[in-house]
Amino acid sequence: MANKPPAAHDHRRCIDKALAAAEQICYKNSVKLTPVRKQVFTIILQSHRATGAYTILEALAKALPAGASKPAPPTVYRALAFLQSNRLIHRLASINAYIACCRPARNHESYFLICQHCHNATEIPGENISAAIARQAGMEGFKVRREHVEVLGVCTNCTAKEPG
Amino acid sequence: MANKPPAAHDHRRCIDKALAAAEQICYKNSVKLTPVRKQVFTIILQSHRATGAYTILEALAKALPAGASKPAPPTVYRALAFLQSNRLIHRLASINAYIACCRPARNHESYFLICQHCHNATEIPGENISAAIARQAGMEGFKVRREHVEVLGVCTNCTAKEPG
DNA sequence: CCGTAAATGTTATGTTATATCATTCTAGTA
DNA sequence: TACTAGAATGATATAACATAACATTTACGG
Repeated sequence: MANKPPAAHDHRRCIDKALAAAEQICYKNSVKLTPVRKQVFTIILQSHRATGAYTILEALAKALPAGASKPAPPTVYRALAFLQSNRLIHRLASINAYIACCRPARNHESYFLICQHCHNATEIPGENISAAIARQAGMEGFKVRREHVEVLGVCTNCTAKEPG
Repeated sequence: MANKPPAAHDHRRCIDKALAAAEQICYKNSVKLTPVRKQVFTIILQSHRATGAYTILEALAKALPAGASKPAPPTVYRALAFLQSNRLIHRLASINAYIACCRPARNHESYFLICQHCHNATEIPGENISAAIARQAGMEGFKVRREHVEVLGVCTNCTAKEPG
């Protein structure tokens, strides 16, 4: 996928690393990273942008062996549900799209910077944000279970390219 | 609408106040709070829960004069777009629903606590959260434009009712 | 009253997601 | 090997959310 990663890096290695981590996590969780699930995860990993479910569906259709029947939406959504429940991906609700989690081993929430220009999404450390949320929630007597932070704006690459 | 507001209050007064504020804001912005827009806003104001577009559509159909033709989705979505652009409502992306803004006069972003049990959504002050976001975004060289914070959990009412 | 722009109505369709049931695959076990 | 129970996938249909495109009506300054 034509895509500018947030910083120059070996994306092949990035993918392999994520896949290896996924294998480990699934093993630990006693669940199976089946071919379909692995394929969907690989498709998501191709890009640092978030990917829509139907884009994944198309990519999956192309990736499948020539003779195979075309996959249907539930195939993708089931794989996505599996990957989410094992914390391998996040769903970005504001743009209805899915993206790989960059630190799947940690039990963390979802904090993203989404570039409105190039559509790259960067996962950021959430400790400080979470602390601020906890303070406000505490004042309301609210028990926090899941945090979704999606910040829209312009990334550093795009700012450099298009000043003003 | 059967609904527990976050704290006991006179909801009629709550609605009237919001409508009055909306009138003022529209006057200041030189835009018109037409009957359809006002009706949609009123429907949203009925509840402290977020309301789905098609639920609004149904309510709008009932609210219209007996002889009037049934409204179609674009009618609702146009009103929602108007209300959003004048900062009178927010869209909660994680649940595809719309809710009145509690401080429309301020130029603020969207910070919500959403109860997974009663579905009430509480808008919280975002200053601290925003500061934490700004710090992380700054480290990435990211220009922040819009912030969406949606925290899922259990509100104080529901915690009291269902301990454990 | 007329012309223009804004708002709304109307029809159709695009996009995202899930329910349901049939079939196939997998791993344990006799 | 063959059986079987549960997991995973295939397949069909439809639900839920949202917008494009164009026609019609309304508001209002001239």
